[in-house]
Amino acid sequence: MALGDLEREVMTQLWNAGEPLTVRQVHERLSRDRELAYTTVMTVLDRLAKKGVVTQQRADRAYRYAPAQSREEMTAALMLDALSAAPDGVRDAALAHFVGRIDPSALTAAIEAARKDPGVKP
Amino acid sequence: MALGDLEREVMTQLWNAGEPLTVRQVHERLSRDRELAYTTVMTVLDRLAKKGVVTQQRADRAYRYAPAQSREEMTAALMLDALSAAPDGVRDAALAHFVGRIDPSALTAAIEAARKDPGVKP
DNA sequence: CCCCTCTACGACGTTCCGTAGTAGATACTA
DNA sequence: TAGTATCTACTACGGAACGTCGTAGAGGGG
Repeated sequence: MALGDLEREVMTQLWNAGEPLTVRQVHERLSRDRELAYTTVMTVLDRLAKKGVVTQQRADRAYRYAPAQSREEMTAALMLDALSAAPDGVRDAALAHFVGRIDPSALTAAIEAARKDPGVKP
Repeated sequence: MALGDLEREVMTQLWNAGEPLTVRQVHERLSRDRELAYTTVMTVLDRLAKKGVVTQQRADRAYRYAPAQSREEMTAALMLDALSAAPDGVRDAALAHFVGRIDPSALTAAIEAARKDPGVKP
């Protein structure tokens, strides 16, 4: 699911917060950098919820919004999407191109980490 | 560079052809599955050229269109884009998630292939 | 001279996204 | 209880991307 610029900024706030935030809280955090109407943030969070990338839970009067996935998971899912867009015969070569372009030590570290942590299961 | 559905179909034809194609040729190939105006294909190829994902060379009266990158390269680039959209601290974890989700044997094969072929140079 | 083939350019409808306003419900407060 | 603050719900609008074509015009072939 591709996100727009503002949507990405909002997600960043939610990820950084580490806990569910209200519209007001997101709005406050974004307002440190830019000027933005409260309802704009509300609309964006609502759209993100409809896309399924954030979840909303009611608490008191207000909704609290939390990312549906961690940033790592979403990033990995996007990479997977890009890879699986290629037809079968191309995937192996594409993967080879990919690993050829990333830092080898980062790759081995990632393999090690993935081996130790028994994988994600979505 | 994200492509639309029809743009992707056109690219698939160009990649499959293995040689530069004219608008007419692309139109013919697409017309096997769907009905589409000649000018529609022309517009799409033109937009792809303006985006830089295909190149156009004149031959006789007509342009011939060829992909600017192989399908593997473009796929790998898209994966790279997804990865680098994450901030520094998250990339390693995202990479670990990614490798945790692909077939390990495909990964080792890709590493092997990338090691043998001294990388791509974009 | 007429027709066929191409490109160039413009156009229209849809969808997505950034941006926001208004209405209505609820809750706090004087 | 009436007024004010807080939230959500719904609507809207402009711009960009894309799918989809049509028309105009240039140039070659009969």
